[in-house]
Amino acid sequence: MSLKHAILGFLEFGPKSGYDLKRIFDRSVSNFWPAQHSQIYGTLARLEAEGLATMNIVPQTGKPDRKVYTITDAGRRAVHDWLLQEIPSIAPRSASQIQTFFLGLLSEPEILEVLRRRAKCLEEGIEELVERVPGPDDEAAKRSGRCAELDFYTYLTLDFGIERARFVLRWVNDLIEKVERGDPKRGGLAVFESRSEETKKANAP
Amino acid sequence: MSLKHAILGFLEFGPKSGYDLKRIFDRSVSNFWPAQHSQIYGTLARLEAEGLATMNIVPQTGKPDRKVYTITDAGRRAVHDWLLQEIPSIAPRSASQIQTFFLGLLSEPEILEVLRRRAKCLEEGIEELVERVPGPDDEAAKRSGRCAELDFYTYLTLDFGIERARFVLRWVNDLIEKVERGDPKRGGLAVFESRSEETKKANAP
DNA sequence: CCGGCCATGTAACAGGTTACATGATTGT
DNA sequence: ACAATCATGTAACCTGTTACATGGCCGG
Repeated sequence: MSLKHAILGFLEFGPKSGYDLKRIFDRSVSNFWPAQHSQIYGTLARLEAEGLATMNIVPQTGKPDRKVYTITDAGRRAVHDWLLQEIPSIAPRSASQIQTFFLGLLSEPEILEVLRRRAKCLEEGIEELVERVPGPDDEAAKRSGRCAELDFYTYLTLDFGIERARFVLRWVNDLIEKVERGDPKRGGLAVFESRSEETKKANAP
Repeated sequence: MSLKHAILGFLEFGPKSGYDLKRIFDRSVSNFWPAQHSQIYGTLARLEAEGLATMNIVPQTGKPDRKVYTITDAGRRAVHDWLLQEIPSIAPRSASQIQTFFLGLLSEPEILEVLRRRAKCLEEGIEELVERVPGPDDEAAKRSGRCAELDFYTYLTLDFGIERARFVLRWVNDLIEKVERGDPKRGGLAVFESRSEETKKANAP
């Protein structure tokens, strides 16, 4: 239920419309919590129904009306409770890990191809992330509508993303070296034991 | 679509039933790709419908019949294609990161409470993971139905899980120190600019 | 004239979680 | 007597993705 709480988190800084929120998500947390506008609008309606936010329509001339949402006390309590919640720091699902697990089914050149591509993607990703961190006196960032002085926790999450990507890149490069040295001795996966005889026979030869 | 391919990956090592697969998932990849039996059975039916596996019923005495699935050539091709696919190495969503982003809404003691709890969870998680890695001559593991000689890529994913958790733990501990030193200067999130006047006013004071 | 910004939504679909449901056998 | 193992499924639900839909205004 993180989208709900992230929206409430942003509403703590002032009333916003769905459109506002979409832009804010894209400019701040889209890195580790992307959100489509379709989802935002739906969630906002639910927040209002649950009494965590109130809505009022702001008519505009020449532009469509805005529906501006304001957080309520109940909403503030909900954010607070969520922030104190224990959330696992490691995601339970990793598509690249499950791919890695089965890499042994490929030939060595194919494995190296996959891993080198991975490394390249990571390098590019890191570059992109680094570009988003404005220096202490970043005029370009100021002009482009971004901001030179980042909030401590905003900077933190950006930094974490970069350092984590670097960590993964190091690991992938180590793995490439291992594969190049011929470390992976091919052998069946060892997860298949203590099964009925028919299946054992089917797995063995 | 990773569950589908993970199942096919396991089927490459021999025909298996849904029940078999559930146990295999729990003992091997549940760490980074958990699967419920409800999902496995459904997916198996779909694999058959798509011609990626064939099913035959194995009657048993005293036990329910087994539906044993065998991978087809089309299935093998599907796994192969999937393994060559480019999969992002960093998950796009991280619940703990989005929580971190809003930590500034809490008081300092609360922030430290959250972070220290996180560190504790990570330490416990690391211990659990380490216990699962059998040493080179691990009799206990052999007796308990696990296996002492791990396949290269099986070991790899386990190792990655541990190293990544250690990396995150180090990062959390660094953050705790920063917070204790009083580094986080409180200031509004800086993501709210270039907005219509009404909203600006609402955010500013 | 066309594309982009403003601003809102709906609907279909895919993937995963939780709970409900059945029923025989085996071990404590 | 009770719980666990074996073995299969269904159904409701939640979250997120993708595509479809509308419509005025402004700049190149």
